[in-house]
Amino acid sequence: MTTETDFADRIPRRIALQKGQQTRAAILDAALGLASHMGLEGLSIGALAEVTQMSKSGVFAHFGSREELQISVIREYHAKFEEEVFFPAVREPRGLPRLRSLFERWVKRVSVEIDSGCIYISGAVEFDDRPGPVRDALASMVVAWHGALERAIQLAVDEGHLVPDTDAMQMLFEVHGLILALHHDARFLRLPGALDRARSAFEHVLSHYITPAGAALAASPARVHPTRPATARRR
Amino acid sequence: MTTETDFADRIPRRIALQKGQQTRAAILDAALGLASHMGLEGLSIGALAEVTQMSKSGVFAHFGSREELQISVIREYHAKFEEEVFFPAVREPRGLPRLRSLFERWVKRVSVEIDSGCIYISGAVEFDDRPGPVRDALASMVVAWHGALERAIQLAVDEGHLVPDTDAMQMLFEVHGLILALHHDARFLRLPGALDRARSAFEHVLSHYITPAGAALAASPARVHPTRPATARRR
DNA sequence: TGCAAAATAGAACGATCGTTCGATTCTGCG
DNA sequence: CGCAGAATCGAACGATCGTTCTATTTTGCA
Repeated sequence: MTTETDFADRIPRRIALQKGQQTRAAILDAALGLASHMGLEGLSIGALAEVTQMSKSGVFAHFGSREELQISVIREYHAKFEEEVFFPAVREPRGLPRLRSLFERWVKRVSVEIDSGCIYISGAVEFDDRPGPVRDALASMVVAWHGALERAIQLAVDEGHLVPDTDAMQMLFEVHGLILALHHDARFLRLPGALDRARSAFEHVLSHYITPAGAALAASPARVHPTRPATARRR
Repeated sequence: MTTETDFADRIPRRIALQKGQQTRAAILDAALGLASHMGLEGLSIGALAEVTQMSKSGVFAHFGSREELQISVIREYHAKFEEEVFFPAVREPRGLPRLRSLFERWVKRVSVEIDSGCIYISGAVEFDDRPGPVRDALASMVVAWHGALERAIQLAVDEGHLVPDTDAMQMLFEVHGLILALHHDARFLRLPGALDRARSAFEHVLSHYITPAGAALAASPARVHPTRPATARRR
């Protein structure tokens, strides 16, 4: 997970943020909210100027082009996603607890938060037939996130919580589907029970891959360092 | 499944199609192709006029508004979807064979066909935060399709192919997720193995709900009228 | 064949889009 | 404080959008 480039421009260069970076951050924040509702393609500089109470050219000057704005929004979303989903989850002990935490935070991020439209999901649909730098930026972020999940799954295998012949990409496919279905049912159809459906569906998927050791772990999720059975070694 | 309204305007009124209906159909066909690539929001009357070699106003006159055009496209997609996915599948014997056929045709429709962008999926993302008649039309079609699937699942329960306490909506949620994941991986990420992943994921989901009778059925899918065990009765 | 009606074209509209440019205001350092 | 440079504004551009209106062409029936 390459966090250096993503965070570089968000950290004070020397002492404090110059005025420019400051308003740039404010614009990006507003843009993120707008893009969550209207999609990356629906994000217009005019609307953004209205929200931030600036002139169109004032907003424009910070990015140089609409494409660059969209890419910046994607990067901003990626950073927020890392902060709220990935980083807290990796503090959990590796294996099932971490995997569960990743899913649970992912679920919350997609369904219940304010401005919860997931740019990864809406962007994937908007740009699946539109090659270019925006698509590439979006795809690289999604691939990075999927890679992190795949690694978490593999770790759960190594920990003996999942069966040794677990196909991590296959399991990722199935779990990812649950998130997409949740996004669909909760945001588009506004079905009330979608969140619970996603959670129990996750348990269903898990039951395909879980070991007795992993299942025993679920009963006492508070254990910090679970006994590590010598079932599997790193592939 | 209300097919009457959808097909009414596609069937010759008296003897043959008037010129107007004919070009309207041609426009709709082109619009469907355009919307599959650019999305319903990306569908513009100007581009549509260029593709069909007509004037903007000539195209416009057939629908009266862009919204009405979008809704017509949705209805057209719905009709095509019924023709290619639903109707052939309901000819299969009820229960697992029909369910399998529904999924397999759905999968093909979403991933491998030309102009295969699924308007149900892209539209759901585009209009999840945009209330109005277009969203309503889209949602009603999706709900109708989900209802048909749910009924097919329930029939499989009644046939004894799935366990009696199967939660049809829950299973639908999980299967729907697979389609969405397939759409994502195949169209956005362009992953080559997505189709097989979806198929084996379907078997995984199935294994949660299937009965021995249903499993025995899978070995000989050619059987037209499987033995019907008296396990479950319509709820 | 002729004629009313349907179908299509063409031009123009106001609005909004992303973008450019020159002028103006503001900021932060010496 | 003063001044260079950054930041922001305001106006304008060409393009495209959906839509309206009025001609013109085409169609289908008596």
